[in-house]
Amino acid sequence: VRVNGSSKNKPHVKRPMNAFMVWAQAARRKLADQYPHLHNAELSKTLGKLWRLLNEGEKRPFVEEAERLRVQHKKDHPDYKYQPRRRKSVKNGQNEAEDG
Amino acid sequence: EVGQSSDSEEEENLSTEELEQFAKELKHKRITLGFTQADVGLALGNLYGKMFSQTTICRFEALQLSFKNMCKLKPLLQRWLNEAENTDNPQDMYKIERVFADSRKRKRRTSLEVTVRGALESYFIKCPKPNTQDITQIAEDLRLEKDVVRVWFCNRRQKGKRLALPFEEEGAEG
DNA sequence: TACTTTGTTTGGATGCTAATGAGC
DNA sequence: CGCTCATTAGCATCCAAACAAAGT
Repeated sequence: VRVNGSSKNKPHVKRPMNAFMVWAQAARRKLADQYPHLHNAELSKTLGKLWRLLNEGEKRPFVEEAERLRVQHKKDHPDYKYQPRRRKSVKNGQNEAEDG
Repeated sequence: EVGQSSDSEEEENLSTEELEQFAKELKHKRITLGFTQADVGLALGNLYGKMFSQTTICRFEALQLSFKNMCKLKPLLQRWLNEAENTDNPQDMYKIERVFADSRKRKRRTSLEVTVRGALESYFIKCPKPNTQDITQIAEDLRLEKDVVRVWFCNRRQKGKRLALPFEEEGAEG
């Protein structure tokens, strides 16, 4: 993301964590503790599978926590607007006819 | 008034290659400067009082407009590009959008509800070419602007002809 | 920066058709 | 003013990218 390096520039507000991220943050620590040798990318795969095994009831507390974070985030940053920027020109979206 | 160059003429004799190159340049620089297609469309409203939708900017970049249309829009976008590149705070252009947001001239596109469309279709079946009085009546019944109804019938008739045209499409593919 | 996950939000692409303009 | 014909142009919608955490 390119933004002016001016002092006027905002320090970049991050997105609030969603339910999965909230849950994964703690779960990742435990998992990393048990398997210190594993790469985080591998842990992510496991976390993804574990997350899917959870019941809706088991997920609920994290969903609610994520909601709390969202509300708080909104209070902390009233003017925040998530603005993902394209990194490279969109070549093939749904149907793109590009002649080179 | 910047007036640093007198290149504000409308060049109609553009080549397809020039357009392609400009479209790519526009897209690349737009993204580099951190603007979206919607931003550009809005910004054109600031510069010319004529806004464009994200759709149109998208189609320009993808060269999906008619050649004539591309040539017409190019100078506008060229100027926007110059402005954007010469501005130290690109974010400023961002905010200006709201100031001149009303500078649209084209009528906002009406979205007819499904039920309303069905009703119009029914009227069309009965009478494809209603009078001015008929149109007025229909407009009242459906709570629509008279002009919207009038244009709808025009477009509807046009659609009918377009569908009736490809009659003899020889099966060349086999 | 990439790698890796899920969930959320946004940017961009597109079908259908509303709106506009020229010529009568 | 309104019609036809040709053309311009955008709403509504959907898909895919971006990005939150973490550490190498």
